[in-house]
Amino acid sequence: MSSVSPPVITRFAPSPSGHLHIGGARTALFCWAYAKARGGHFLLRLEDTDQARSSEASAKAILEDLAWLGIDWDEGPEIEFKGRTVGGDPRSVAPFAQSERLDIYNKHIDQLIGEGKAYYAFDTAEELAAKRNAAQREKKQYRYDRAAMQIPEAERAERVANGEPHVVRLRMPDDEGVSVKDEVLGDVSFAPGELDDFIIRKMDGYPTYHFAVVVDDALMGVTHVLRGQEHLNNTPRHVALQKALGFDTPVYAHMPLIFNDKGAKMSKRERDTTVKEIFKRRSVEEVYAELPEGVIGIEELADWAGDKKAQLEGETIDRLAEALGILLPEVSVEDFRKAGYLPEVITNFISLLGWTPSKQDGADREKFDMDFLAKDFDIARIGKSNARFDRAKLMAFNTDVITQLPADEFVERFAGYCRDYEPAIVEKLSEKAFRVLALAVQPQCKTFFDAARRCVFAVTPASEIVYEEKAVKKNLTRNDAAGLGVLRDFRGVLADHDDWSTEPLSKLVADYCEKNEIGMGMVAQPIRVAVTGTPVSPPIGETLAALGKEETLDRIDRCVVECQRLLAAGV
RNA sequence: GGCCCCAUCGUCUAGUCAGGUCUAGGACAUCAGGUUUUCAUCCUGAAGACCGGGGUUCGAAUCCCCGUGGGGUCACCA
Repeated sequence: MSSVSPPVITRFAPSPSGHLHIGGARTALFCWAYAKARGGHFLLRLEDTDQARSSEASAKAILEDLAWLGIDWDEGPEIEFKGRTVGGDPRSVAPFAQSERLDIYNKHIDQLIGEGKAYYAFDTAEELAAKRNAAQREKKQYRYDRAAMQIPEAERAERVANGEPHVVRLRMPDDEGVSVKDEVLGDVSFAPGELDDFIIRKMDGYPTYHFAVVVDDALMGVTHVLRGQEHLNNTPRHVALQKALGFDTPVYAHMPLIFNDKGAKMSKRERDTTVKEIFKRRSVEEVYAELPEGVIGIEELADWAGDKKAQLEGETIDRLAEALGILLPEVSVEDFRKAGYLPEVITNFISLLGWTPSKQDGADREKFDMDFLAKDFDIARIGKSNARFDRAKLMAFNTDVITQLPADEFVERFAGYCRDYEPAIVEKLSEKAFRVLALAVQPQCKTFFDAARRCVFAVTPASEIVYEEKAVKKNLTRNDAAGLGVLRDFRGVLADHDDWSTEPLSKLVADYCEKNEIGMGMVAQPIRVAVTGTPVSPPIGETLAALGKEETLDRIDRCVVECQRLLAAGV
């Protein structure tokens, strides 16, 4: 019994293809929290052994997504994010990108081959696919038939020496099952013969995921592997590899999956299929005709629409959905960020998917921050069953937090959001007007996106205001144009008023109502419709204050003209 | 289909390991009232679950078995 247990090292090892998936974010969060709770380190590694799919841009995006969420890694690639540096190599285990570790993998592979625990194989992908299909047709389980082992060893070595393309396979023991000890699920055993001689080095010379992950975890001193349950069936392979290489087996903890509302694993593909559903009702030509130039070519659109498995690039699918007015389900961290959620709410919410915090004085708790998570997280409280991602609950959490943000903080963070996603709002408004509007909108909004929507009226040019017919009728032209009468009368009051700040303006409306013995709605609504075109806006004082006197009067005049036009037309 | 995992309100879950205090608690959603110059909030209340069947036991949401249902995975992707 060792009295000194090694420090906990957890790791998150995304493959840099696309943005960070929300499920990946939760995995990272739990790894981070566990390391923190145990006084250890959280390490980040890039699994970029798929040359075709990996990209630098994606690696950068994923790192930023994590940093944005506040999931900082103690070890791994260094980046600057909002003035802080994340990453580093305090234990000298770099490099952290697998593509830079090829020599290391090859050294271990040579060792396995030398020991007869791995062997070269020359089957082509086509040959293997044919065998796999044949097995499937006969309803048999496909396993690699060790065809390569029929070739004399000396000949295999010679063919490799001659530069013939080949892979390397691990030779699985024939009569040993593998038992996996899992901290969440308990012991899981796999019978001998379940696993075949899987590939550990691809023809391009890169290791497969299974091999790289085992070597790196061992060499980087990873003690605890927390990952999604979809990896459970991979674990016996990894354990077999550890045995062959003489490595210790880390502690495994497989976490339940995150489901979408259809009850299947949440995936990036959902966004694709959501848009694709439109073709059940409409033809490719119809849809194409509706698209602005440059979104997608007709041929590409047709190919994609006609192929169930085809997937569009992330950017293209976003633009397509926007053009068609389709709301996409958020799947990646970037989606949620763009949708205006707070990072601290996202981490709070996803931590509740498959995990529960300890109780406080016997009571349940579900609102907490990263500091709490860093203290309270424990593998013992990870659940076993899959969790559905409920966006309504996320939205409710976000509403709670965003409406309670201190005023200055809200203004600053909302401005940051606008700079990234709604630049017109920060650019066209004065700092003062932005603040007035932002704070007016704060108690009403659920997300920054929602807040931004409530602000756009102020930066829409007066000439582009669209008057909602229903709202105009209800509040202005109906009942012998009573609302219009009030509006014209009140315009005179406004014209004589000079202090264009919130309080005096609200009071002006209130006093007018009292004097004329009418309800607030009778005055505020006609004005609201006049200056925004819609029956919804921030409280009337703030709405007018944000617009300024000149703009307010101009918009009222335009609306009066519009109403007269409608009345004359008998609408 | 083979293998593997899972199973408490519509959803996330507490309770399950150490069976009784559970006429099963909380949160989100829903519904009904109320507050509010619009929208959104906010307040009060209501309804709502132990997948089925066998065991074990004085006693089972909790332990065991079978069934059913759901999911994951079966690549030179990770």
